[in-house]
Amino acid sequence: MPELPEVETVRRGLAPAMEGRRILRAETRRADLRFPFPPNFADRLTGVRLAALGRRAKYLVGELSTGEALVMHLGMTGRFTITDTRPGKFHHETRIDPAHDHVVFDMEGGARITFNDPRRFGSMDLWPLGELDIYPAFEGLGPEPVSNAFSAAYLREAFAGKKTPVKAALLDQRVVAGLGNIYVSEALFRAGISPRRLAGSIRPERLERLAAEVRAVIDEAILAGGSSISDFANTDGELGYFQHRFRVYDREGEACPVCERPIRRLVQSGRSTFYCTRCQR
DNA sequence: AAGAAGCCCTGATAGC
DNA sequence: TGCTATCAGGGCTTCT
Repeated sequence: MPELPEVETVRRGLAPAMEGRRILRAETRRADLRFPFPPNFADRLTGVRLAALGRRAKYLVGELSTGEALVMHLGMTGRFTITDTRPGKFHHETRIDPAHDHVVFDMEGGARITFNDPRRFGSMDLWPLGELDIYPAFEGLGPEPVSNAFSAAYLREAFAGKKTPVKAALLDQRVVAGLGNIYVSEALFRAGISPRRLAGSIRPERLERLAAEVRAVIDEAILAGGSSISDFANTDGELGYFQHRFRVYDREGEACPVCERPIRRLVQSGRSTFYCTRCQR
């Protein structure tokens, strides 16, 4: 379930194997993921140097020496694993079904990077580096939650007049880029705000707390991910290090960590929301 | 025009 | 034990 912190963790895991190195070989094992690969995808990557691996919202963005950007999304189940193809190197056993290995990059330096995605909600695309601001998926994206642009003042403006529940508003990537179902539930709990409250009705001082808690939960999750980078790079791409710290997400019926009332689940916009009826108003 | 619902896809799990 | 139904959710499309 990759949200921003997971994608950032993946980025940090891939960077040492990819940055500054050429893609010696690129292979696609089917014609599409969520969308078709762009024309001549593998050819356009072969022999190309990847100068830097960045991130925008939940997208990874590789800056290529050809002037193109390699834009990748993990979808729901996308995973990258790194194996060492050099002779004599140990190859870790993966528990990932190789039937869903859809893309392979052999990097200069000996790293093989394999993208596995059973549900194929992920995507890979190429786009001119200088025109990323008009890349369709990036147009209209809100600020990163861990940036100076994201603040209570910003939320006040973004929420003004909004009649949608705050849960839905925070999931809207045009409002803030990179939050998903899990961290929205967590941030609302930490901020003491009911997920049902209409976005436009929240008082400025409570938005102050909300902005701070969104930032805090993302920061903490990235930090927790950071500690598992070596595991990611060397073994099997296991993520989920942060899940033990969820206070409400997927804890329906369990005791609220603050007041011990049962955590409730409700469905908003077709998605589960977990919250405490006492602590969140 | 904003907001909500439908859809894509497969694997894990619950329920019979 | 083995089948079927349900759920997971990011983001695009379609409906109200």
